[in-house]
Amino acid sequence: MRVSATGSPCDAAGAETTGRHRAPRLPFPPQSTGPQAPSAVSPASPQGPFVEGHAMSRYTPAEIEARWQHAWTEADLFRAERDESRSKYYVLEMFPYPSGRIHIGHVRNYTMGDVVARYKRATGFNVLHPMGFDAFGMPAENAAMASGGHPKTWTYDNIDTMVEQMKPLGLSIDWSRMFATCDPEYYGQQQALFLDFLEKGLVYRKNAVVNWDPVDMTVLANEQVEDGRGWRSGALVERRELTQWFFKISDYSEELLDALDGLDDWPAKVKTMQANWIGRSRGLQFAFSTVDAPDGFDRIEVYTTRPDTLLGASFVGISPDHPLAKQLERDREDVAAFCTEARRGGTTEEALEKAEKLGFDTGLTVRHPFDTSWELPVYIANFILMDYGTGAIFGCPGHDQRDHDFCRKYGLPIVETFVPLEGEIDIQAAPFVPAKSEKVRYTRLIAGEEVQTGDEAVEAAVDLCEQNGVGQGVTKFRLRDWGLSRQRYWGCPIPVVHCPDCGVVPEKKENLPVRLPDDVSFDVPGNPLDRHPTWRDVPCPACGTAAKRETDTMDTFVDSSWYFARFTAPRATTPTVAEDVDYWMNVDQYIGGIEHAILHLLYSRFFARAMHICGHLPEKSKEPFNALFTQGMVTHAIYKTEKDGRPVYHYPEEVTLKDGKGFLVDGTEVEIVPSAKMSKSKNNVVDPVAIISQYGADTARWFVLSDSPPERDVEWTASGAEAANKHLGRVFRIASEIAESSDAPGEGDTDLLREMHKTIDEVTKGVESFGFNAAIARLYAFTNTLQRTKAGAAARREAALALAQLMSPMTPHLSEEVWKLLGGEGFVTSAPWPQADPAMLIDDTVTLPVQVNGKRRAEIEVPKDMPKDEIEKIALSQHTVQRALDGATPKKVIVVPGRIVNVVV
RNA sequence: GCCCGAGUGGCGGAAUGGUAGACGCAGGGGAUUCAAAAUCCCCCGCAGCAAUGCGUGUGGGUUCGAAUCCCACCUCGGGCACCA
Repeated sequence: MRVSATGSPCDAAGAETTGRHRAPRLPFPPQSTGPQAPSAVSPASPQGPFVEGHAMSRYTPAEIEARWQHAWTEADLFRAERDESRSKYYVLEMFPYPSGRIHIGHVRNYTMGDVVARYKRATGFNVLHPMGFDAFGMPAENAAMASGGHPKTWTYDNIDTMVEQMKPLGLSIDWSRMFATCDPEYYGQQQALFLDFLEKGLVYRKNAVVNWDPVDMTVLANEQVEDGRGWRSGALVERRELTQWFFKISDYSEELLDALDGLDDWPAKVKTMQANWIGRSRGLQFAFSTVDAPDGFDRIEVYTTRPDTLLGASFVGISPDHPLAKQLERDREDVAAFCTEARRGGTTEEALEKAEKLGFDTGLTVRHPFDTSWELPVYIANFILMDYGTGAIFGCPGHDQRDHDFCRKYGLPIVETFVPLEGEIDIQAAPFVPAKSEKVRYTRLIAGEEVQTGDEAVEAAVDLCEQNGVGQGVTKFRLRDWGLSRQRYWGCPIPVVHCPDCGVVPEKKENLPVRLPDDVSFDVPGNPLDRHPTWRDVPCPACGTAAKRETDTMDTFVDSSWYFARFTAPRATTPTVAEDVDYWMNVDQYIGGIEHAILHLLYSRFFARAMHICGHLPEKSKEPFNALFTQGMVTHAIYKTEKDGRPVYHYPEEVTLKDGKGFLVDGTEVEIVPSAKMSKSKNNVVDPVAIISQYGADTARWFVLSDSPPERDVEWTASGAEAANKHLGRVFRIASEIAESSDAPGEGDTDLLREMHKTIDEVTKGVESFGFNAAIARLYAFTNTLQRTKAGAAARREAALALAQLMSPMTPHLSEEVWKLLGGEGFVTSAPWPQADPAMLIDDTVTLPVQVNGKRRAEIEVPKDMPKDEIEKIALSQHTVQRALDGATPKKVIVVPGRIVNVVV
């Protein structure tokens, strides 16, 4: 039994330890009737008259859904227990941030995961499908600042609300495993991991730049910097250095890059993005010797990926944070003024790239390594980051846009070192920047052939430089170490103490968790932990001297980098338990937004390796996610009018649509902006709770899966939801009719069953490949067939049972109801997935289109194994083909068996 | 600015080298009904009476054949290391 002093979300989520779940709270009154109890809505009621029977068998999702959810909970169907005798399947959706209300995007994300979970359960796997909350982070502090509450109260209240909103969806989640990352039981284990990493040398401290608001005297997140100014104070933001904690992810650059090749079930685009992010480059590191520079600066180390363009160098640039710049800054006011100016603005790469490129001529020069009489000026430039390479570059304006702009601006010479094999270029007008794999002609050649590719020339230049002692070929990575320090309250405290005698001392593991203090206030900007004496001032764990706790907390990416492992043993008193991670890991299917393609997934891959080194994960879990699926967003039109030149946004329910135009109640026409990202400020957020109470969870689930391919954004439309609801009603009606019909024989039983097997085949393939929209289209078509068929009752019943099963991952409540109506055994949720009979999938004849020069002119139906020459004869004999030929003799006839015939003239 | 995607009827989309528009929405017509709701049936890319022609963001290319592959461009979306 967990003891929580904080009102853990798990208590609110019905995670009782007795094995019984509380009945879910629903927007409609739950029924106490179990599935076995006679239902009040049974169409097979003895009264029997058709009219009354139909009236009573109307599709009533509110009643059906509450009843089945209750039944599943009673039967405890979704609890995951380790069972070595069965194959496991771990499906996980990226856990939500507790923003306050669930979003239709969440519904889509969790429904997809639920389809996979329910399908895998039906195919015999022991499924783990958990849910939790990514609960630390800035919004809770912002809310506290805005309305005076406490981040903890705000967060746990939100979690309660969201769980209450999620439960009516009927997700097959093991709620007993739920946790929030702000539970001390969770973050305490995270602190244990931190200490283990520290011991293994995976954590260290160094200086790094942050966004500093000089008015509020506080560190700002990137999103709190708008156009280079602090969001609250409006002050110009500065880049300031602080000592911060880092994870040594860069030690794993090469491994994280190379291991991408093994991730066969990850989207190629995600792997490409990660590969580019890690950014392996081959280049030359060398030094320019300086002329008349201050003492100790007789060399400037430079790294370049284009040593082949060394003879096109025009200047040397150094970062404003380069030691030489800092040295010059001390003595020279003009340098200090420039550096201060250059440190203005945010820290993002985007801000740096978009900012005006500024340089300052230091007056110093360096000698060119290949011609010591050639001197290059040294500039301090605002676009050079100390974190990259050596913090110094040489500029080659002939083959780099940024350097070209810079040289034009400061009147520096521009020369080319290579030219295209064909055609003219004007190097003064624009730089020549071909792909490195392209062959070019070198005019100022360092090494290699006159005509060679950039890649070849780089290698040749590196070799030559190495031979002449000019520098060394090095492989570098773009990936920087992961800075995890945050100067904020609502995060996991970093469990170390700063002692005046011992330095940095790790907290003892038996003292974990280092809990966040509750008595804090947010009326002053900055980190309340910094000004909390009783929490901050502690004796050193090593020597007992008066010392201070680290007041930085951890980046929330740390929280989300191992939660998937914690779900395998969520209440353990160690971060993980060997038997549980051995059995449940890896995540077989991970599902989430493409916006997490790089950071979250890369950090998790690093964390898995680090946890493995510390013995918390097995070798096989170094890559923790076997398969990844990235789903699109749910969008909705924005309805906009203008008042006094300002946009006014209207809620969808205020707008009446007519002929593609929207109108307010008073008749004003509104502007419709289609497919916009849902955003509270634009009033276009669709509330799933309203949809569920209007149409039921199955309708919401069916709709978010239909129409759009899951990886693409989907537009929420009210008519779409209505259509989904109508369809489910139709399925229910058809099933009711079949349940009532007498056992009379009919016609076309085989045709119906053939269709059934094809549907089983296609829906199964669709579900397995995330082709949910295509699977649903097939189910629509099969429903049409079932409605129109004249087949006998037994065949129709068999087909309807299959339909219920095939729909059950998407619409589990309706499927249970139909299953029971037709006399299916037990829960459809627990029934084994239907198998398609291969013999029923093959047709005897095929329809072939006949083209003449690629244009379709006829269609022929032939036996499926007819020889090519016979097909050719039939095709040519078609009168439309003859007419298209117009007397010409075919040059060639292409017959692709089972596909097409193309006559070429 | 850099990296990664996506663009197909009025709308969401299907087809990943082989009949473009499956399935659904909206729209039109009809049946049922005293009437309506609900339900059922039919039509539905554009132009044309038709034959036929045109048509998958734009412009080129490869191929017997391209929405699909290649090149260039345009537009929209995601990420850019302190939003999660």
